[in-house]
Amino acid sequence: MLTVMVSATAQPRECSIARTLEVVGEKWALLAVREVFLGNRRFDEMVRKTGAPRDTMATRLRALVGSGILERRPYSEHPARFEYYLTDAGRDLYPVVLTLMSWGDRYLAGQDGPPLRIEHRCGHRLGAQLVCEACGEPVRAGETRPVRTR
Amino acid sequence: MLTVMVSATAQPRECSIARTLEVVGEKWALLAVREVFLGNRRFDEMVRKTGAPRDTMATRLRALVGSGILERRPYSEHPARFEYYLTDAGRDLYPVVLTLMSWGDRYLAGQDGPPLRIEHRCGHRLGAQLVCEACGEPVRAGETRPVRTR
DNA sequence: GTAGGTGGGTCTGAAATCTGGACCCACCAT
DNA sequence: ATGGTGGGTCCAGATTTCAGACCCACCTAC
Repeated sequence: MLTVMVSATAQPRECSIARTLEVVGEKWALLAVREVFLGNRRFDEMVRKTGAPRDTMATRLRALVGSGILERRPYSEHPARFEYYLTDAGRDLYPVVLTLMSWGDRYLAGQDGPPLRIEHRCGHRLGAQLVCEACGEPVRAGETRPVRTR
Repeated sequence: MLTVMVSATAQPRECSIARTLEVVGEKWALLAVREVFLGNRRFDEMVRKTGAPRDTMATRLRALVGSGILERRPYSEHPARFEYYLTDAGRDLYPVVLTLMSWGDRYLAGQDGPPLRIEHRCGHRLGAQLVCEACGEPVRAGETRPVRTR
């Protein structure tokens, strides 16, 4: 007889994209991060500006603090009040946030254009472009190649 | 008496980030897109390589097709079989995928380094960097400023 | 021909999560 | 004492997720 039941056809890829999404791959988490980038560090403000349920926001913030993206700092005792700051890791999510925004600006802007404009210190409207660190050329999908490492 | 109940304290920001996340802001959606970027265009393959429940993957693929990110093309009738291709809009998600990967590579790589390497056509390992389209300078979080448009 | 495999799903029921709304508590100002 | 702010928690119901089984049309090997 000896019919072997392997069944393990699933082999999820080990992948930095998947790992990152485990941490910030949820709407409210990323919108919370957006708010902190925009300078809104407080719970109520984040709830108002994102539209997230208070409960969900509380949970997300805890998770973001737990994974080292935000830091919760008291700005008053009596009564105890807190603000959320980006850690270095958090600040490094800026490219993610910007590329998301960039895509939305291009494909989902209403008839009256992108709702939020961001200005670079050079004085121009910030249009984010991805370049190869090595050669400085803009990166296009067709010009890259995945290399199996293991 | 006449106590007015406004209650409308919530004013979710109109924002391209939020809009984009409505469309691709979910783990399996983005992982499906990743697979297509890696050249895996078929349902079963995507299920295997992402680990998503078949059901969920089917739902996500329908949504992605619906929002114009993927295109479902038959590659065989009798039996009917389909492949998913990126549209132009889908290809433009490459920067999003790359910046997510980049962040994960930096902050979530195990002791044996990033699990997947991507090579640029220039021959070097692709490290994606965000630059300002106008001045070409790398974009850092502190050097930008949101401008209210309305 | 029949057993098994592939491709692209759907169905099912239990478990987890999300959601809006109410509630809470400490403090401050009027 | 009344009301507002800030930062939450609690609840119950709705929605999603998930794993696993199932399905159907086809193909190939035996």
